[in-house]
Amino acid sequence: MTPAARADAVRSRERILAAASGCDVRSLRLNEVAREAGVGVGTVYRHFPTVEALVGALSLDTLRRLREVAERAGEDPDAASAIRTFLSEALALQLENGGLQTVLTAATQGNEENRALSAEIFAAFAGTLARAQREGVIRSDITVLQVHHLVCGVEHAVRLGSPADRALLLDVMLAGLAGEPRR
Amino acid sequence: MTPAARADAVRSRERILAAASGCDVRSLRLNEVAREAGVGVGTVYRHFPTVEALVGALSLDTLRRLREVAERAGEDPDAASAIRTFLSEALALQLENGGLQTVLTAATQGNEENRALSAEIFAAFAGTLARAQREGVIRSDITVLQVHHLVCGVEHAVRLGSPADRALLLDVMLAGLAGEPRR
Amino acid sequence: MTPAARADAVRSRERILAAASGCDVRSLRLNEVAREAGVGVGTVYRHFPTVEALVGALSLDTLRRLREVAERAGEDPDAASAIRTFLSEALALQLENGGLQTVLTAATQGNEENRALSAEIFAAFAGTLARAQREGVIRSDITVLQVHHLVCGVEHAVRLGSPADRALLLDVMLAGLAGEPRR
Amino acid sequence: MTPAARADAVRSRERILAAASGCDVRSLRLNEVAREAGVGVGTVYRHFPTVEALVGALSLDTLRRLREVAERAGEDPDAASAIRTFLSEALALQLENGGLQTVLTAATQGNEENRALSAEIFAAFAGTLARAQREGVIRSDITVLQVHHLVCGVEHAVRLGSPADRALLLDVMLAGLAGEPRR
DNA sequence: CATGAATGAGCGTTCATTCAT
DNA sequence: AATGAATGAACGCTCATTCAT
Repeated sequence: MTPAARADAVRSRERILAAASGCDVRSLRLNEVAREAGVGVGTVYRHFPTVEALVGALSLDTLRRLREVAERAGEDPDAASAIRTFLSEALALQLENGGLQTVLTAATQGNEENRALSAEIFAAFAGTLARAQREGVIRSDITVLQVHHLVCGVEHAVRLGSPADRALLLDVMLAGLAGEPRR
Repeated sequence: MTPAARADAVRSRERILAAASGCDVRSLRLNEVAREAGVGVGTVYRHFPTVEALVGALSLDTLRRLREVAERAGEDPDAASAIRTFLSEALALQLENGGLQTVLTAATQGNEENRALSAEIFAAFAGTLARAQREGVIRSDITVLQVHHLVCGVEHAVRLGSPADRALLLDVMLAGLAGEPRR
Repeated sequence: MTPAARADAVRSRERILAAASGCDVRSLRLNEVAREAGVGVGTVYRHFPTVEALVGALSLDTLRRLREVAERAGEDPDAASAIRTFLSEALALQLENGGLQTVLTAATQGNEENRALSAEIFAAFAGTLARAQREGVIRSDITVLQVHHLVCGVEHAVRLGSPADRALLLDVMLAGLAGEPRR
Repeated sequence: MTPAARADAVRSRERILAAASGCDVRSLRLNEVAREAGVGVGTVYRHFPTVEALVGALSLDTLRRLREVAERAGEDPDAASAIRTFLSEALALQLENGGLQTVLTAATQGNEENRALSAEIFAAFAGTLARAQREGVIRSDITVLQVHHLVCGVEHAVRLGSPADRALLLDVMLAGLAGEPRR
């Protein structure tokens, strides 16, 4: 109950998160995280009973930022620019945090807070996308989920190449989404 | 070394390949392949010292088909249609054969034949792409490698969703590649 | 060392004992006891350095009751009834308190008080048994320790079946002990 | 398929069984067995996928012998001697093989063969016991299962003391089972 | 060549015990 | 004296790889 006792715990937690964020999120091995963090295995389990809990914690902050972005985009009167801003930021954040893709894609799993955040992000973006589609600046034959998958695809493409490809590949995606499909 | 022994070896090889192609290429367990093939583990290792070798062998046929496609596309006088055909086919083949992405992306590894085929495919497509870019039907600021990565990205996106998304997501990519970048 | 601190310590001790007596004595997990007692693990270790110490403390009360029984049996002029009463009570108490068997059997270990109580119990019962054997109501070829082991055996048998078996199995044992061995 | 290949496997199997029978059957740890047997963990798992499989295998031979005993007892025209022989042998075998108690008691689990053997043993003994009870040489108020539990209890008692106690404690049990209960 | 038994590194997980606060 | 976070040994189990037959 003393804040002093917590100091150590907080430090452990942060070392673990730091170590974990250095690993490939898709193959987190809790023993390895413990080793890297210079911490006992048990400590990792105390803080994060499952891999999902750890991945979730790793993504919490990023999810908050993405929600922020999604909400600000919702307030942008220019629908095209709103879409551009959001997708650009989403891509950047996903590249920064390799676990975000999983967390967003499997949005029904994970802890309460992550699910809530994911839901808010999707909801906000759904609104923006619908608006853009009504205004004809985004092709009307695509769903929110498909756009999300596309962003994940571009993330994948950037990872196959170099970070420097990001702007170009994003631009291709945006151009492909713009306007109506050619018949 | 008798002909009989050889026949046996060939038969083993084929059983292994048949068994492996039934598995998800991205999580090949050699023991399981052996069991499915009705063959000892050692036999699998004799034929394919590494997982990559097996994946490579599994992709040989697909690579040949892709080369065929690339060459035919090279002969299509309509550059736009050539690009469209090739990328569509490449995507379809990659979705069909989950190992193809790796084989093409890590084209400098693998066995002689795979490397040669990959090189031919890339060379043929490079020609077609350059022509399309000269004619202004594909944006000029993108490289062969980046397009390859994009295809892999779309493959990834389709896998996240459903096979039914393929046509749409491909179309987005093609639309995004078309013409010149907006200023 | 203030009286207040002492009061707290006593309270902790009692909460721990209460929690532990609710668990199966043969699979005590100190962490769990601590949790159930609403007390830190460290506190449990302070009061009871080893599991044995805790089991011993848990048995103290039962041991006192068993000593009482042994002494009263010693005063029963009817040797057969004395034996019957004592063994019946001993069995009942052992079934009630799963740790008692260990405490009695390993009577040379444990804390001062437990050892003293065990010694008194064995001494009192030894007197009663000798008397019964002199009077010919209990076979003369069996020792106190063997009888103790038999009681533990019957306890084991009852645990394998149901509590309802207790009377019958006790009766078998008593009948088996009665009189002289058949030649 | 070659007998040669099996030679090693048989040797491993036997080393494992030997090592395991040296351990306390009620706390078999497969890693430890492997260590003791001088064999890789995987080898233990190949031969015995579960602890139960190992315990079962350990008891197979003993079970067969016990069935033999039960059947021969069934053919003994003297019911009292039949009971005496069977229980004496059962006790001896259970002392020899610490896992037998578990295997017999949890007779519905385990592999096919063990269950079949246990069933045969219980069936044969049930016949003998009923006969003895009809003839009035064994008290009529006890069931096969209760007798089995008693044998386990005596096994427990002997283990608490020394092997030398076996004959005496068995005799107490037999005397206790004899005739009719005193009213 | 083929076989599949053997190996052992290594992951996930638990839990008794210690020790900084 | 109390706390509970931290520790790490050890177990269950899997699987890629080797090697005796």
